[in-house]
Amino acid sequence: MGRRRAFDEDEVVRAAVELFGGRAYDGVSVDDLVTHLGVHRNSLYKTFGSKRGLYLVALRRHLADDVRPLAEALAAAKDSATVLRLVASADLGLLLLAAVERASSDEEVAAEVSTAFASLDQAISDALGVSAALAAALTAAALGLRLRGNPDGAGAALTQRLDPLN
Amino acid sequence: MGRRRAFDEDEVVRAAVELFGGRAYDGVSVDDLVTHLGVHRNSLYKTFGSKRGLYLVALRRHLADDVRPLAEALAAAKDSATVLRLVASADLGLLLLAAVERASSDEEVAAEVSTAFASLDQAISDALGVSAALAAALTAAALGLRLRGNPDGAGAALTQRLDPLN
DNA sequence: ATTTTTGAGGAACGATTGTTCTTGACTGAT
DNA sequence: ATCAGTCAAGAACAATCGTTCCTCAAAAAT
Repeated sequence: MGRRRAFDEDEVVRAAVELFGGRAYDGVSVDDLVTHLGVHRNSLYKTFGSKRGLYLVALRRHLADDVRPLAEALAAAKDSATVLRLVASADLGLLLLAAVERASSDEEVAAEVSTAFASLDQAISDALGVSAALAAALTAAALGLRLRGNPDGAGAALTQRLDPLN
Repeated sequence: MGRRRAFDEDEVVRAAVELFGGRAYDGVSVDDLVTHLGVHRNSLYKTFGSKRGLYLVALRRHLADDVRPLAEALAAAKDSATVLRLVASADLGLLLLAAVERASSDEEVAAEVSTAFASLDQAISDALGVSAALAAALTAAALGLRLRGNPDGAGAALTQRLDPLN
């Protein structure tokens, strides 16, 4: 009943993840989304309700597609070097941006970000057998390194002091 | 020659640091600035040229007022615990936000952020006598902790593994 | 006292923001 | 073949964006 969609919703959401992961929420206009996602304004609003609605869907997809696999990979980590390497090589642009610039003014975003961090902490804590506090510190350190663009040798210098952890 | 200003430029810039340090650049409108800074639009543009001009002045003031004192305090640090405590207690909202959401699209901002990080690295490296790489890692870790809102015990858990550094 | 310079005040600019409306084409069901 | 429901296309919405203009008051310089 009715006409079929001419766009792939999954592709659209993935493209939105890329856009929102590259610049601030207010820096991405609906025009940008329409242009880069290849979806008409009307369809966008029909499907996602609003710009914020699309953002939330994109954020959740980012967590499902990028953060959860990272957590699963972390579960097999044996040392902090592996942890930092895995986090550093993961695509976490949207999560980082959401944490810094959206969480403070959108509590739904804040909740998603918080549980995402918690899942990373848990994975690290389980994998390395360390306290929750140290796991949170490792997540924080890895995010900080990512934020700074992974300066040469910084990760190695840190893990050299940290391993072995037991 | 001419009428005197009715506003204190320093106060205005400090207030701008607070505003820009609290939410994203595009989230702060000129109307917001006019309202919270107590300066008329006209004077704002006469004095700073543009919104971006005011932002750059605010960023540089933030670096001079908040980041440089932090670097000086770090110079007296004897262990990584002190480093993390100092960085965690410093007001670095604007620097963090600038690094995450402005540096990628404004190379002048990127340059300021880069030298600011470098000065912190240098201070830590000098104070603790560690390599530049490890100093960068410590700065990154401290920023990551700040980003996560300093989870209970995370800083302590990290420094417990790091100190002594020599 | 007059001139000249500058800031304050506020309206207004065009452009862009997020969102909605109208129209028509397409397609599955009757 | 007709109907009903969904989508695409694009114009258009009010609101807000950053910015500028015009006018007048204030104060330093002549």
